[in-house]
Amino acid sequence: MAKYKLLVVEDDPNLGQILNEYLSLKGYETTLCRDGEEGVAAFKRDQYNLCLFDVMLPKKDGFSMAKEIRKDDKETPIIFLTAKSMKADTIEGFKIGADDYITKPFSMEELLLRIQAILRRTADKNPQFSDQKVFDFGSFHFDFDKQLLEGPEGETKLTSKESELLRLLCLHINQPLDRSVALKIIWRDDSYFNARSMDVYIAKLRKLLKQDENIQIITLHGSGFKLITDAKSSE
Amino acid sequence: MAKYKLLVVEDDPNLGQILNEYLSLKGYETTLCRDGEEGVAAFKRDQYNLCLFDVMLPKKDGFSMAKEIRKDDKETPIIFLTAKSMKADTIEGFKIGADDYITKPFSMEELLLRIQAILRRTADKNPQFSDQKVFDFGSFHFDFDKQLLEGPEGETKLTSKESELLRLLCLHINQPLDRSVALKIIWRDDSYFNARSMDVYIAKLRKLLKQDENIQIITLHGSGFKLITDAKSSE
DNA sequence: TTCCTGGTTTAACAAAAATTAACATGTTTT
DNA sequence: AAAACATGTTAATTTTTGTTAAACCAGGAA
Repeated sequence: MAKYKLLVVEDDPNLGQILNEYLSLKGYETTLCRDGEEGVAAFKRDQYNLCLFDVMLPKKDGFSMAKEIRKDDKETPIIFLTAKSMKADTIEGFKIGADDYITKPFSMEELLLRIQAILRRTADKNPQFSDQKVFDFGSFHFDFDKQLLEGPEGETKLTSKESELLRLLCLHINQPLDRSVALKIIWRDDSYFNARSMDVYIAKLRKLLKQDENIQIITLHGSGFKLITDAKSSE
Repeated sequence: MAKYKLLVVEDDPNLGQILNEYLSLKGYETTLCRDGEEGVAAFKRDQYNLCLFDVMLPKKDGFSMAKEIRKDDKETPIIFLTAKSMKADTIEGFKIGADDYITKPFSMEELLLRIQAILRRTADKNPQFSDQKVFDFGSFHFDFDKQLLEGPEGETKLTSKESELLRLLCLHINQPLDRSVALKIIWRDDSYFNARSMDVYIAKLRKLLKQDENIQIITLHGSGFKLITDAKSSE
């Protein structure tokens, strides 16, 4: 699963450093810029999932950055950080199209939770969290929406759970798919019984995929599964 | 365009009154409940676009309400209001799946802006807000107001329930339509018998839609249905 | 009023899907 | 190698959905 990319613009080297480390630790890919111009340039150059802007910045303040970005991007969430108390500023920020507004000092944990709250809502709009619906692998053709798997031996109607699991495997093709990731996405809860249920579905899919001996679901003991496309040649 | 519906749960009669008036004035349709149990009951009965919960409430506090609601609804945004300062509580709230957290005293304008910031992101997930009345899909033409479905084999007069359900499916075309969403909107109440009734209507619609084999209502077991159109051209 | 009538809900049973159980097999740890 | 644990596999059980028909219910006609 791809990482979320965050653009952090903060001129205080201390805070910048801390933000960077903390967010990386929490599994985000962060880019840190020191002033507003750098920030805007970085945003235009790369694809980010969320912006974290200090309001007071050298060269170009956070609001100006947001205005510039919002000209051609109304989507990417922006969170402002500020030392100022509230009111006028806060309101100004929201009007520009901010998604949240955090006053210093704040706890890292709160920041993280606010970031997560926002990303949760935008997740499926991000291309790397693909919404691909049709997959071709080996001699199979899989249509997620129609819940239909076509293989050498004909069509098979899949159930919802079979489809969801196969889709996740396809999205990670030749890459590991983590058990708990799959469980959280499909079953919404990583628990013992759901895990066993998933194992049952893996068995079902394996049976279906036998039609093409080059395709296989291999077990990554203790961590998950991997759908591989070149089962034969690997020996 | 339909109005956004907000569920406000606040026991302080004064603040409740003010919130209600202010938000109505700003174009929202609000339901005000005085305690947690009322609130949960209201949420289960009707479809809301956003919840505004005081944390400290009689009978059932805001967090418990959120937990209960999140069991089967991960979508509807929840904002907590609280007098307490921060930290432990805030974090607890976000973990439950809150979208924002506002400490009293707050300005009405800030509250409004935070509500707007969240609704902006969820707006397009609420297709039921569309007032579209005429739909073309596959070889069908469906007029909701006239309750008329035209297909390859001619016109069919629909009943009002058939029309409402087909409209919801059309609004979510190629996307999942949640059972409980449909039930709350059409039947105003997600209960066992209404659910069975809905299943009967799904069967009726399926029979009608057989005229075009490229159109299908897929079952999303345990969650809902999906009206799909065959995008065969993509191959 | 009573009798139709069309729409909707409820009932009853069938079928499908998902979960749980039970036991087999494999993997890691000690 | 034994113990502890994770996964494979099949079958039993439970839950959800499909389908048809009968019951119900309101509104209009006789």
